[in-house]
Amino acid sequence: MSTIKQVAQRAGVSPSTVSIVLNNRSTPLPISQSTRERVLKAARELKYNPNIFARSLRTKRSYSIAILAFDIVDPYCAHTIRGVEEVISESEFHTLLCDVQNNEEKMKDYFKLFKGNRVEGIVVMATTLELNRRIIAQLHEEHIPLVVIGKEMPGPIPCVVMGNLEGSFSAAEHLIKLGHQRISFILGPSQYVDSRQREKGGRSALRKYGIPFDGELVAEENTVGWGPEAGYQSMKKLLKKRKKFTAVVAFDDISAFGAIRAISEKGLKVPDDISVVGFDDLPMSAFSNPPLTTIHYPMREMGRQGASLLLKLLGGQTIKKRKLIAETHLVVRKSSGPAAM
Amino acid sequence: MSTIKQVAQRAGVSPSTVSIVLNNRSTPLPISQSTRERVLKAARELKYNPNIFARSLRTKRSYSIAILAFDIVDPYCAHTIRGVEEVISESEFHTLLCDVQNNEEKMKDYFKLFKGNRVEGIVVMATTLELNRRIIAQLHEEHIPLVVIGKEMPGPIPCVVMGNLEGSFSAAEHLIKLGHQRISFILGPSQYVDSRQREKGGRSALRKYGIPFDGELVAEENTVGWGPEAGYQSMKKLLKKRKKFTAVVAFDDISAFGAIRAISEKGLKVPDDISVVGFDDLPMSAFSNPPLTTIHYPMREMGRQGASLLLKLLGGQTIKKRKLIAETHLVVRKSSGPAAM
DNA sequence: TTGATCTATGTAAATCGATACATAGAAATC
DNA sequence: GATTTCTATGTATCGATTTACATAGATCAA
Repeated sequence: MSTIKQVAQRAGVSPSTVSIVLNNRSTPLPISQSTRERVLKAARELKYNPNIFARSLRTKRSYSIAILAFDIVDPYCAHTIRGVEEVISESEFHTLLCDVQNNEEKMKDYFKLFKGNRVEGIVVMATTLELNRRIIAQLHEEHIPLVVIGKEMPGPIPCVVMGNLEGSFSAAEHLIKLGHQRISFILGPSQYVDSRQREKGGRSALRKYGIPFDGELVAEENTVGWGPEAGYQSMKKLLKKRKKFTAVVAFDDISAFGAIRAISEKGLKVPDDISVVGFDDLPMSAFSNPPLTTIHYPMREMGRQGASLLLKLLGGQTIKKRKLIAETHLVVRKSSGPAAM
Repeated sequence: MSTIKQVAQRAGVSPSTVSIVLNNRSTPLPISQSTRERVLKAARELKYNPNIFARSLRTKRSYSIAILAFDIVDPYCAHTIRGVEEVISESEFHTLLCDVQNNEEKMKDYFKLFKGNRVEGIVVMATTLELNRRIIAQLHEEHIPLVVIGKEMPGPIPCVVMGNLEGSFSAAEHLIKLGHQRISFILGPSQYVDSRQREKGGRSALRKYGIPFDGELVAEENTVGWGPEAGYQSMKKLLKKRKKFTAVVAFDDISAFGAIRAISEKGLKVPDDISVVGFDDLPMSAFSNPPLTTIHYPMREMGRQGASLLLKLLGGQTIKKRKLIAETHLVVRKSSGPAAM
């Protein structure tokens, strides 16, 4: 590795000059074109790369942005990270990926890192953990620039969320347009905003098309919690009621899979007897049996928007909108079809 | 942020002393117990954390290990990373997660980073990319300590691979023990070592139980490449032959899903008519319809072993075995059952 | 012509914070 | 008083950046 001194020597100038040229600084001191070129040539020849430790020590900048991911094994998380990295890598910053692994200890370790000025900003992927909320509040109080992805934040904390309302609206609308009139709903845990918003979106689609909302067709008790098992149990209950319906809007893809299993066990077919629409568009949903019609969760896009927002904040730009909403879209596959007569 | 000077002042000693105490150095210079305690107390009170930039500048160490991941969105990759991080985080090093995104440009960027002494070692997750091979060779030539995970490496390059042979052996054995005698195989692309090893493992299980190998029951042309489509087409061909079989060993879970789809379309049932065993144990395989019996790919364990190996290398320990083999295990779910009569 | 004043272009030296090496001073021992 | 033995410190250093100053030549008023 060559140093700035070596470059200076080779170019026949002082280290100061090299620094000025390579950083394109010019504010109070003009450097002649010929000197500039000599320096650049020398740097090229020596394959000079500044020592980041020395630079950061002096400038008190780290040129890095942390991505606080709750669990990189989670596909939501991974895709969001992808989006964030795409944007950051085009800037002068680089990313420091911090995988919290849904683990309080790890979170605290990273917290120290953040307070130690080792990063200039943070993109936080929201979780439902209470811890998460506290940490975000603390970081914000310490005036560390941050953007939260995936959760509506109180006050002035910038965030990027997803259009649950529009998403579930178009899920229900899709079924209605296929001729379904009796549509059941499997709701998620009611303590989550997402659940409530998705329910609202579905209802408003029914309203728009003049279809009465039938409480009998809603499975909302989430006694079994969240996951495929919840979808399975919910669908079993719905089927037991012997109240006819030809389609179901599931809270998410995972619960949709559970529901499909319950439907199959009952000897019914998807989509011939019952159409199923999920929400999230997990990678596996394209390969499930049958491939799942679902609402695409724009994770990557949210990552991108979050990163851009943070870069603007770091750049000192004034932000008009501190809450961004990323758009979803419907992905039609094989689990939905025309309503049976 | 407080500096070493402030700590020194508060403790009434020199910065040198503080450095010595906090780093637990003692080689040529004993520090009295009382001084030691005063320093530690002062550091605690000031919440002192060494400036890593200053430290690294001076020591010429980065205390970081890169994880070169070809694609964090890929579950293999994500789980392996998890394993690596678990081990590294217990050491004095921290990880720098480099997501290559299967992209040559990114790879080159990171390559620069590595040559710039910014990391002390690398855990490389192998891909099938030719680029990958070149990069690894170059890094090794530059004497950057590295360990490759997921691919047998030539020469002295340390690596961790998975037991394909034992895995596919136990997949076939599982079926045989369920009473299956006519077992078909869907092979992966023959240019991959994994494919060939898995084939070999399956054959040796047949041999052990005295079951003749029937070439008619093997789908090996991979004209449709890799993925669920390949599994689907392969199974269609096998079924067309009208040669009876009651079970199939798929190259991996993805091809197993394709095979299951072909079986369903034919009006047959899994596992009643045909048992299916996959390989990899993808996260989705537990939720597929039916849940898939498969061989668990020990990604996390491989990550752990790789990281430990690298740490040993960095610690200057002499390594006896430079090739580690991580063990697989059978996961029995619903896609396999007793052979139909 | 002269020396004063600008311009344009560079550079010397201090600095960031921690560590490494050689050395210093005090107490204890003989 | 000389010599060990303990214990701690002074100072240079890592490599880049920054600030205040330096120099050479041009310009210009007297």
